[in-house]
Amino acid sequence: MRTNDNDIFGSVIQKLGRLGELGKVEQDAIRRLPATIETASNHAFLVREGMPSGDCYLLLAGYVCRHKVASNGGRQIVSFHMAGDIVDLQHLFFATADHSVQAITEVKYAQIPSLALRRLAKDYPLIAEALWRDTLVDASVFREWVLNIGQRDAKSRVAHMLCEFAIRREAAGLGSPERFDLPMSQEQIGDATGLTSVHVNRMLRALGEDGVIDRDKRDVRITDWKRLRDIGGFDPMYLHNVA
Amino acid sequence: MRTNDNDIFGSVIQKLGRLGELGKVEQDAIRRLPATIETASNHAFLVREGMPSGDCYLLLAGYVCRHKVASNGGRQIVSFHMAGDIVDLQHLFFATADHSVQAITEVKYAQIPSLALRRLAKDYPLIAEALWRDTLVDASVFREWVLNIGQRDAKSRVAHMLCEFAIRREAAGLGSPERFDLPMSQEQIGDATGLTSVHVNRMLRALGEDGVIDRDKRDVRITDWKRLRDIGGFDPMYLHNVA
DNA sequence: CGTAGGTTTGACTGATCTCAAGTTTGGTGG
DNA sequence: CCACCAAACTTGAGATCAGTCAAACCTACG
Repeated sequence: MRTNDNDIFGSVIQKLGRLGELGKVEQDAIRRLPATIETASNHAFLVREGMPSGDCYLLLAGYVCRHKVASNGGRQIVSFHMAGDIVDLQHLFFATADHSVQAITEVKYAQIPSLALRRLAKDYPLIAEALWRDTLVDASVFREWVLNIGQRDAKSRVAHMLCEFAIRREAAGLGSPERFDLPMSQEQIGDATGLTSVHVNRMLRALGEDGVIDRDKRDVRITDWKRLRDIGGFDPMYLHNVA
Repeated sequence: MRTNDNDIFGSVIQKLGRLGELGKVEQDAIRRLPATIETASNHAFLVREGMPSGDCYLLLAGYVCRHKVASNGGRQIVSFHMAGDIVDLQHLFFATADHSVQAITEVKYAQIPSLALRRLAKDYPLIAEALWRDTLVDASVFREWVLNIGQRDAKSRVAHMLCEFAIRREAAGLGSPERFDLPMSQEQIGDATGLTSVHVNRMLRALGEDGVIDRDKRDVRITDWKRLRDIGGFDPMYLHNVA
């Protein structure tokens, strides 16, 4: 599938425009970026831990996760991303990727060489600021995940993860936060929350029995948003209004 | 205690010089930064979660941690910092702090208004790049901590934390990685690793019984570095050679 | 319509927490 | 300089949350 170039840059400009004030000059510069539209199927790697990473990706459709593997073989997902997110800015100034980026559904994305983005950032401070701010929000989410995994019990972790997903999904214009299809498997939720898939399943059931969600496989309906937020200890402040 | 201005900026220039190439022009610009030397006693807050944060801090002596509190009252430390580290760049573009910065020993630091740093970054792309890279390394460490807490058992978590501390300490020129005094209490290690202080104590004892560390209170000697690394699954790649 | 991946559930195990008490230590005031 | 006190460290016993292992079921896709 291929969209015309205006759509690509429209997406980038829209995304960065939410992160900082961009003038006409900056928008024109963005339009001159080299970018190609690509697709990848589920499970495809966009970036591999330990390898050089030379591109950034603006997700246009579908979902990806970022993850690292421990020496004992355990896999830790450190974030999920959806249409509108820029992925791999975290590696912009590094020679080697410290984590992988992998599709968890079919995805469509605009691929932009890191070098071109670095040059753009160097020449246009306002663009640099917007991109930088994006990476800082990313980092804030990592901190919240450290808290989530380190301090909350299993049910709260899963609840928090659902809250974050719902809110970010809505902010990205992907639909209502009250009902959605989860793109990730229970195993992936486990890898993201430091739990086993078996226990994730039990916690989802428990949330159902508590009457805060109604669920059939991956189709989730949040029936008591306030209580889900309470259970997950979810306060969207850490998303800094741009997730 | 007060050092002369050359010392302040010397530290900043040295730190940023390790993160990116700075020319004479950039170094002169840094010397024009408004900065004051301050001290704070143990437990003092430099930044409070939920409050506006208007300054960045270059640590000159002592240690601080950054932490968030969960709604259940649990406290999660998300990083430790030592002399040479720049703290609170993570809030550079945010109106509200999403985490606190607190001294865990007496500290001496250079305080620089965020606004001045933002202006400097805007005017000098090379400085922006160095600062940005610093925040990206920070984020990489957060990801590793997510992995540490999410995937490793208690003994590995503590071992990993010791490895990171030893390596960063050495990289900062604070002394040998084989022997050092831990600045943090076992409770703080617990808050950082998602364990209770009781269990941290047991794991430290276990590491002693394994013969990989030799320890008396906070005085730690690493007697088998390779095995400690193995137990902690520690690979310093995530520090990207600049910790 | 067979198969693989994902989901669901049960029984059992074990790592880590909780609670509790005792010990050590560093700082402070008399 | 010493005595006291609060904070930190240490250790034990019992409780519990989450993991492991195992099996059944479902369903989308080839």
